[in-house]
Amino acid sequence: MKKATSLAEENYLKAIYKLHERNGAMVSTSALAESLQVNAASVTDFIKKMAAKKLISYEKSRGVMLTEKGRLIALSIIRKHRLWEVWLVTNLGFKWDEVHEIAEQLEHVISDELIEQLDKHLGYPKTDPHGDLIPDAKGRFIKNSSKPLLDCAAGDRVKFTGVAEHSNSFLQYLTRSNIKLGDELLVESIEEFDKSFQVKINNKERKLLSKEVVKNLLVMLL
Amino acid sequence: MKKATSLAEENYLKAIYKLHERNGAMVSTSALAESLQVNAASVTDFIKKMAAKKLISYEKSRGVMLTEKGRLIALSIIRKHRLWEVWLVTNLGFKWDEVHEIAEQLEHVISDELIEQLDKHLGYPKTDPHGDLIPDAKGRFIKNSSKPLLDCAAGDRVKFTGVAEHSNSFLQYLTRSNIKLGDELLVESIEEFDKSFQVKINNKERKLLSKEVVKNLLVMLL
DNA sequence: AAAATAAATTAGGTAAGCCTAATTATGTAT
DNA sequence: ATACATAATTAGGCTTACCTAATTTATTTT
Ligand SMILES: [Mn+2]
Ligand SMILES: [Mn+2]
Ligand SMILES: [Mn+2]
Ligand SMILES: [Mn+2]
Repeated sequence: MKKATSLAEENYLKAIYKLHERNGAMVSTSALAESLQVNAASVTDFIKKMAAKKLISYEKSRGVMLTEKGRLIALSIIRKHRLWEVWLVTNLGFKWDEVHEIAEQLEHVISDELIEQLDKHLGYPKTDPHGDLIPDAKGRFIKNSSKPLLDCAAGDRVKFTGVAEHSNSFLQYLTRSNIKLGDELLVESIEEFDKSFQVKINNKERKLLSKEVVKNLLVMLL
Repeated sequence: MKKATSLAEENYLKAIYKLHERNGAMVSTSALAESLQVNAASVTDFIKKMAAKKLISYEKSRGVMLTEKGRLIALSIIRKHRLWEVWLVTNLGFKWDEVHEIAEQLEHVISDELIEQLDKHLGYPKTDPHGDLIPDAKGRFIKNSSKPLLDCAAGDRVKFTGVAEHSNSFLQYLTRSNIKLGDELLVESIEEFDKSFQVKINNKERKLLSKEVVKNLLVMLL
């Protein structure tokens, strides 16, 4: 069982997948360089080699896209990352803002049996601790209908299902504000001037959330 | 938090530790080359760099020894390896002959909090699935008094506590023979000619074990 | 002790994955 | 259409961790 994909390749594939997911279309050299914290010249070099391996398609000076082969590898890394995050939170007692760095390492461990057993051990979770969907072993996941709370109207009753921003400072802000995944939010009013939202959480506490916050809270209508 | 020790350095340190443990004294270039499956010339190169970093002491043409610094790193890798093996067997349902390769990867994941939480989660195990001792966070472990079954005499009643040989074929032989860690073995007789042992397992089954087998079964007198 | 053998080192290279500096291509403003 | 700014690529290097072939050192055998 030899290693077909290097650590660097796995990280490039994952970065390309995520940049494509957020911005659509082709991924630019500079976006990749920024995301991977690597010099743009190094990226140009590397993507040429990846294109030769048919992991991505590359149009000179225009950017890259994942091939089906590359997309499946990216999804398997993302699957591993998210399953490990679930394990770290539910079995080892880590907080949702403490697991990403560790999962960044664990996601590269190679063993199909391991990841299958882990999935089973966790009870086949559909989402990770941040509400992100976990693809199945074949790279498929059920897209859900969550959207930013910002897009909701006064009077909407929704469930908090995920975050659009994964920074520790945002996750910690939510923890301090006692807003947890699965909470029910009622939009009581929206301030026209600054788009801040007055919400009621789980029919109990009232909270004022800034536009910056509601933009990054993903919710589903109840 | 930067990475002080590379993957290759970790593997060299672990190999040196294990070779020293088995053979005592200094570890030769060729022994390391064989153990790590790399060319001897590469080893010579690498150990010079490790010596410059004070991870080992190196006497040209005579061999290497771990410094205290290197020993502690080696022990921390071994600790991680064995804790992960315990987890794979007790939580994920792997067999004792299926965990080593996966643990070889997991042992390099860097996070003190992770390994302490894992240790806690597992209930602070003292031994791994092969009976090997798990060092504590400071690199200490309680040496036990196990010895090869070969060194026992007829009439001895012992407990099977570990294996001196970790190959999958030996582990699988024991599984097929229904001999498990913790089993009680009674030495009924020893054949003078070939040193084969007639043993009674858990006061039930009788088995004939070859010298090659009893040499590699570690036991404690009851 | 000399010769033969085995082990270790040195010398010179390679591939992966990065870098900086220089050059070229692309997109925007005038 | 030209000039300017930004993005991308090319050229030339570096480090890590390997390699093979040649040489030197250590250990055995005769
Ligand atoms: Mn994450
Ligand atoms: Mn996540
Ligand atoms: Mn092992
Ligand atoms: Mn073990």
